[in-house]
Amino acid sequence: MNISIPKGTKDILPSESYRWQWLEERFRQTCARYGYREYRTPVFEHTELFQRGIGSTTDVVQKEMYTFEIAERSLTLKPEGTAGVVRSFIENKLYAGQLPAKFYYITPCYRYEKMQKGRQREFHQFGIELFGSDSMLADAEVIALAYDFLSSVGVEGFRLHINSIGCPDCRAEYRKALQDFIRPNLDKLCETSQSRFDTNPMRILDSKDPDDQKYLVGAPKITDYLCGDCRKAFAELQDALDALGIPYEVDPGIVRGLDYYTKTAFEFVSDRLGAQSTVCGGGRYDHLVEEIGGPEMPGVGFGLGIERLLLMIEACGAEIPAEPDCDVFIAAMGERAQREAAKLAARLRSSGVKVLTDTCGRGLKAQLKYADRSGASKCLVIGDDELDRGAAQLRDMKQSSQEELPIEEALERILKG
RNA sequence: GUGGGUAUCGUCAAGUGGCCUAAGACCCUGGGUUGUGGCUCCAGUAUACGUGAGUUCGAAUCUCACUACCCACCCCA
Repeated sequence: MNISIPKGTKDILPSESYRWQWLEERFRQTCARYGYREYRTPVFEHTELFQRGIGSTTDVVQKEMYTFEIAERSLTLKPEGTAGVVRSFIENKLYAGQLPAKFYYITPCYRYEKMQKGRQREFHQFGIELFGSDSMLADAEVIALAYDFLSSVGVEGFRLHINSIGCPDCRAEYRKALQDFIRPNLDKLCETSQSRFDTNPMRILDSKDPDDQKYLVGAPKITDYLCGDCRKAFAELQDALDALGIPYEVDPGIVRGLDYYTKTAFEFVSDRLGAQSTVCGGGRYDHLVEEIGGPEMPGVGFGLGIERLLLMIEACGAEIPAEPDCDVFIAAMGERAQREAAKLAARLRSSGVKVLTDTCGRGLKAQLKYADRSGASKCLVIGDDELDRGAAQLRDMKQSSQEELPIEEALERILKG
């Protein structure tokens, strides 16, 4: 047995796939109610798309992408969902259509990382994107949709954190101020923090190194450096969330690791998820479409980790309905009966009944046992004896009662439930 | 890349140097009067001590290495 599943991936077994289907259905319904339509893009794209979109200095692009060369092209498995949608949105000129344009997606994503609880190399995301609105009403709707969806699947113990990371203008100001603040102690920070000083000083604030944190106390906050526009926008977002009755906390610590974000950044975090506590992260990206070669076009969206959502559901004991059992099992004794059973099963199925039959040629006892484990509420037993009489035994598995009926009548009973 | 933990049948799990050619439970299969499940009883099945060295008269039990998995840092969904 050397052939095992690659590290960082997981099989979704039949025993759990129903939960996935249920969540997907829930997500689709929520999106539909907000007018978002499904977008399906390829699982791989030109590597350059991600380099330009996500940012070539980000960890994701620098060391986590599944990149391969084929026919002299460099391709990469999507590490997140937004870039592909943006690419296609531009390529198909959907920006020329009705705006705002609203999409959702359900997709696997790939990042070469060390495995951990809530973190895999192949993982799955629900996500939405809204293009063409620079109003905070859009940000509020995106957040509301996520909030709505999370609530609808019964999870609790999650909190919404919001922040504004400003536009390129105020970010530049802030960046300078931050560098000035850090510079005196730069040599005392940890290596990674030092390496980020020039490329992405804002991420230094994220450092978990306790020593680093000592030197970061009293560091300037982005919220103090927002330009008039961004400041106003952030206030508007909060007003909109207040109006919707969605609770949130302003958390200046949120710095999205993907470069394309501007202004709004938000996260839904859970306190029962362990280290990987972010179940949903998103924000505004006002220049991404342009960056990838499209027109000036603001956007806002989020990505939501399905595996993490499932962990969260499990952690707080939220119920996902059980997969429906089969309606009826047809047990057959003897060759003639077996053939008849198959025919009857086909008839019932064509009427939408979920029917199981024996496919092993096992004894009656074993067939009933199998029926029981399959959760069948009714069992139709036919043998050559019954066949001769044109009858069948209809057994109610719940009440252990049984009666002999003409076959047609038995079928009718089953159809009636 | 850096730490820590774990590794016994399909699954869970006893066992801490000789009674272990490894308990038990679950699962699975068959049976308890010729054709009736869930409970119960009986039986059956299995080349289970991660791999490789070492210590020892003797190792699942001790040592080392390796591997795999898990958890944490980092980063993120």
